[in-house]
Amino acid sequence: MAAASIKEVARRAGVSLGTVSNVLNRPDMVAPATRQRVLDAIAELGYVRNDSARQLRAGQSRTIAIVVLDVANPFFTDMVRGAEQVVEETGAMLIVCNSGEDSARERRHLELLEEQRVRGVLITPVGDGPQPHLEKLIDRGIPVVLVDRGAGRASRCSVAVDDVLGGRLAMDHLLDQGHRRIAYVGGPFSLAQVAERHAGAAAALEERGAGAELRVAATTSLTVASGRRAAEDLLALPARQRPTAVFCANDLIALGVLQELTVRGLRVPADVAIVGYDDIEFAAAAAVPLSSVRQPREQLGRTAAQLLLEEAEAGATHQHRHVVFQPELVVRRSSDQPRRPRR
Amino acid sequence: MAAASIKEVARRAGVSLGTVSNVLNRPDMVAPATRQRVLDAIAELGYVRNDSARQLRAGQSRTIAIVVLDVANPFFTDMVRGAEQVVEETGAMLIVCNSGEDSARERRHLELLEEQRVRGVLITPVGDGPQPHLEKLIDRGIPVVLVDRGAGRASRCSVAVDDVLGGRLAMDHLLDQGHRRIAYVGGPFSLAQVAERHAGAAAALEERGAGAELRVAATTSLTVASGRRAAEDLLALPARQRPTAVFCANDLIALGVLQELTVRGLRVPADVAIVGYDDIEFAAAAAVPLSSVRQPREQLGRTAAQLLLEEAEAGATHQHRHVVFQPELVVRRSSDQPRRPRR
DNA sequence: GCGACTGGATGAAACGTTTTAGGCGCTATA
DNA sequence: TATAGCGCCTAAAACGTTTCATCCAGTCGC
Repeated sequence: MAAASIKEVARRAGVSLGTVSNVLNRPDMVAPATRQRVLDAIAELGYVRNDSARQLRAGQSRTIAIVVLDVANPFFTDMVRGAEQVVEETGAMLIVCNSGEDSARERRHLELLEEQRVRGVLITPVGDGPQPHLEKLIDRGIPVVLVDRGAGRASRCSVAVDDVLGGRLAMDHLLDQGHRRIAYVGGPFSLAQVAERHAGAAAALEERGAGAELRVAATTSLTVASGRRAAEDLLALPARQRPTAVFCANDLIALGVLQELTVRGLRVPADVAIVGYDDIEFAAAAAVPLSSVRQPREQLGRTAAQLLLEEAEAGATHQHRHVVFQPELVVRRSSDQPRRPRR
Repeated sequence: MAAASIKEVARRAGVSLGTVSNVLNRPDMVAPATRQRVLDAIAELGYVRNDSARQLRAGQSRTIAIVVLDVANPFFTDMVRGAEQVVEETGAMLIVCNSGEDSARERRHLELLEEQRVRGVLITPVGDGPQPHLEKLIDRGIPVVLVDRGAGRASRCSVAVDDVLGGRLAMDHLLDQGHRRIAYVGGPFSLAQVAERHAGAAAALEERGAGAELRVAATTSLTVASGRRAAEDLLALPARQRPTAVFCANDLIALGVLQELTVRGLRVPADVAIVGYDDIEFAAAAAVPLSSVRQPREQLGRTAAQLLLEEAEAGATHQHRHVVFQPELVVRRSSDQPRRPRR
């Protein structure tokens, strides 16, 4: 059964093609009797509007895209749900793309989205450098909102959480607990989140961590598996160099570290304290409930979507805005054991 | 900057419009010199193909959709990643829609997807009854593959895991451990997964659980929060009626139950054993590592995508297939403590 | 009874592709 | 020298909408 077009509906209802379109789009411009005849014809034929044709004519689609670093990371899925709420209220559609922290895939997605003439793009970009493909989108007039990333760019809106502050909160807490050998586990550092959380931690240490040291254990991605590998590396250190606390760039890594340490017989927090980042739902349910830096995940998504819709609406008169949320440290058992400094 | 069209590229390169199209789609049909001129023009103008027009002409899009019950559930995101791998190899795009276990949202998504003339739909449907909107898609000639659901329908392919068997595995294990008062926590029962896992458990009990009873604690959704609420209810029972083991319809619920029990001072597995379902990554990292019925999550997605592509390719000659995977019980600490029956 | 409106419908143009039938200038064949 | 064949290109049609200018038949005010 080939899809019926507006033309056949028109023929069946005995009206012109334009009238059918009016029934669809401005129903009160057409006389009730006629309208009913058209609606009947639509029902009988099982007519479904062809969105490609509509878009072609309109020059724009009604979909908005969100490109995330990792669909399997609960932080992003919560963000997606926030964005979804807002987007769907407007009758538009949100399509979710996964870059998997891979720059080539990100580019490929953006190309496809551009071909689709999406109405706007929410994105947590992979790299932190210049972003030629994003610029291209913007040049084309497609609004882009940076999520969880890059406040301060003039050419686009952004929504972010103060990751430097988050890093500070975590580090201050660990220093308060008496830790002096601390590791930061995370990567790649090309992700600004990773770099800034580290920067915050380093700054806190610099300011008040007399005699404390921060070792970096870089990972290739922000996953549980990466966390486990990093923990292995830490365990390979001689015991007296081994950190007594670990601050992880996100909760997945923290969970990985926790798993590996536990399997290898170390106790958390007695032997090693752990602080994660994001406060995903699973952090509280972990083997040892995980301390974490909480971000307003859904709100991040909601706000981003609102900014985007606003920009798409306003067009040229739009003023780019940068919303920054404050993170908040949630202390749980994984770091809740003061340590008497003994060095 | 309005988007440049093929026409302007043609003018700039001094060729006809059809030639530009040929450069794009069958590059070797056009003389190298001309081709280069066209490519230059494309680069200079920053031309990007308009997918709506292309689709309109082709009558079909190059996107495939996957509609899941809950994007925030790691089970589904893993499935999505599997499907993604396969779909992207073909140069198509996978768009992810979230029904949130809400039938109205599911319907709305399917309508939009139909308007978009997607090439096919992978779906884990919300309800288990007749599915008029799915039928409508199929009538229209849009291939639909049921995922994690409904083997045996004649009009579509399906990929699933034997949930009845999964329920049996869990229940047999709990009976082996000596449990006699067992609860099944999950819902809504309109989800076939929920109903079948229960059916499997009930059947196992029927066959060999002399004197054992299975109490059902129904939830409204498959989330951590639902699990916590269900656990509260169980805790409200008089101690001697309280189950000594809980089989949960999925891991999120199991994690919720685990959390609530722990907070209320019960020990797992000593006081209550727990078995979950799905074996998501976080199950192993839980406060008490969670026993769970493992499903091949990514493979489910991959296989579904392959079936869909195959069907889209084959057209009318296609034979619907039903692939069923076997689940596997993974025993971890949450249920690993035999109990001497004392009733 | 006449012009000016008005509500309701029509017809055609336009959006940007892809595709198909054909045209043009060559070279190879007879 | 005519003819067929070939390589490369062009022109035009078609896909299904939406919109805009127009038209028609009543109705109202005078």
